[in-house]
Amino acid sequence: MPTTPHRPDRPRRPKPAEFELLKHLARAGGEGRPAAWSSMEVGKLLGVSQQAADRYLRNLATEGKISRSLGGRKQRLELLPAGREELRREYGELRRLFEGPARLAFAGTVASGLGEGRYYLSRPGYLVQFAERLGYTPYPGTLNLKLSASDLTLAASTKSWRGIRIDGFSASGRTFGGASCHAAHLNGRPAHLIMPDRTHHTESVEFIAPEFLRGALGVSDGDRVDVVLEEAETSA
Amino acid sequence: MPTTPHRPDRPRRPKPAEFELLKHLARAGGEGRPAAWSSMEVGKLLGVSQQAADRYLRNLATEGKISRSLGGRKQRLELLPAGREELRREYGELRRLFEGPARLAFAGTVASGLGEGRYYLSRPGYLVQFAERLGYTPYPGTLNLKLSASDLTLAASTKSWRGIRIDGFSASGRTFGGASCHAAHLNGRPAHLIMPDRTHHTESVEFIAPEFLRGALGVSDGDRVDVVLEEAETSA
DNA sequence: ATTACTAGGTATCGAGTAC
DNA sequence: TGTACTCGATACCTAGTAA
Repeated sequence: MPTTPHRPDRPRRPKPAEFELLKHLARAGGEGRPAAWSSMEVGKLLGVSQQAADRYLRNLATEGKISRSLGGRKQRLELLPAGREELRREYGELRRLFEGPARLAFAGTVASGLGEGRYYLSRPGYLVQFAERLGYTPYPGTLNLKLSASDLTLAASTKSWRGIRIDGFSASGRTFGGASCHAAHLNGRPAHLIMPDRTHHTESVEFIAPEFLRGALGVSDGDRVDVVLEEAETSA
Repeated sequence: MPTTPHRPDRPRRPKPAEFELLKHLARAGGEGRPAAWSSMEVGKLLGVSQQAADRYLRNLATEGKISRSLGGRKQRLELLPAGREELRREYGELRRLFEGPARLAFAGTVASGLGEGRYYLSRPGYLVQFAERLGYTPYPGTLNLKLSASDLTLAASTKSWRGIRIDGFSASGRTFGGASCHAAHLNGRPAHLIMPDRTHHTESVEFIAPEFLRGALGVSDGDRVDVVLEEAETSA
């Protein structure tokens, strides 16, 4: 029986050169503006041959980290969210290493959601995960806080935090997306910020807690709530 | 004539697994406190075999990025400055990507140094580098600014910046350490902050400029000077 | 128990070249 | 021009095992 060395099993860690390529794309293609580089140019950029560069490009494309349009003379290369996520994860890990867990503070005003929160929160696929990873079953409804543009950017930086993972799943013929939760204090009261993996281009953020937050905080639409977010310290 | 594929020439980019190992060591061995891991454990940590882990350890050790003492049952592993530098460089690059070039502002009070600055600045080994990389020959003396503890921490964060490298060298039987320079404005006047690779556990920072700074700024011991540091934008 | 060598396999490179 | 295939050579992995 032959030996079975090497198992290219798990998510495959990107090669240094591929990671480098992602960084180059992030620098060159600041959101929506694709770079126009031939595989030859990419090769020179990375210090590898045209063939290797081409292989990298194809691999990254099939992994959904970049998009390529091979139309004209030079292919258009664009960093996709999955690729940016790859960079952000590494960034978060290193930042945590050098700067320690981050803390964030801002304020928002209570807003009415579309009632979607209640529906999503009651899905069993989410409920079991909340119970297990947050340690409680959330009140079936989210508190919606509307944020200023700058505070929204601030909140978005939690994307590079580790967070508590809530995995997506499929049930009754449709898919429910994943999210990351972050420990939060709303006017000093413990809660969790929920950051869905797929952003809705919204101007507000949502929180869950074991209790009915509007009641516990004594707030209603338009009231101001102070938010403090703290990154989990777990490093492994 | 056989082909000559593969040239493992340049500084060798670290493998993902090796980089991961450096991160683990940075987390585990917070300065001076070595980790005690067998190659078997390291392998499990990285998801590779004991043999591969061992190879990584030996490579990193010969590159001076980690130190190993193979004394007892488990080897003691410690991250060396070169290894930390490796991590810091990657961190700086990613931070620049996500946050843009950093800017820093603080204030200090003029203090008298020990006259060492004048001695070091007059070493030819440094002078040629200053002339070439800073574009001027500094006035033979440094301006010493005493900082508060918090401002000192702030200034220390330039360690993750790119900076202008001044390399160490040996001359007349002793060694002179390297440093990184960062563009600065002192009360609006251009200068460079010098951050020696080897910290002196000092409570002040030093600046150089083409001109005699005390004179040009019209300051003397105890006067306050405002400092603005700006990270170089060069990304490649 | 460790670390580290050897053997034999896979992964991945660059050159040549088809398209 | 470009991208992407084949192929020979090398880098690198794991298993077995010596030290």
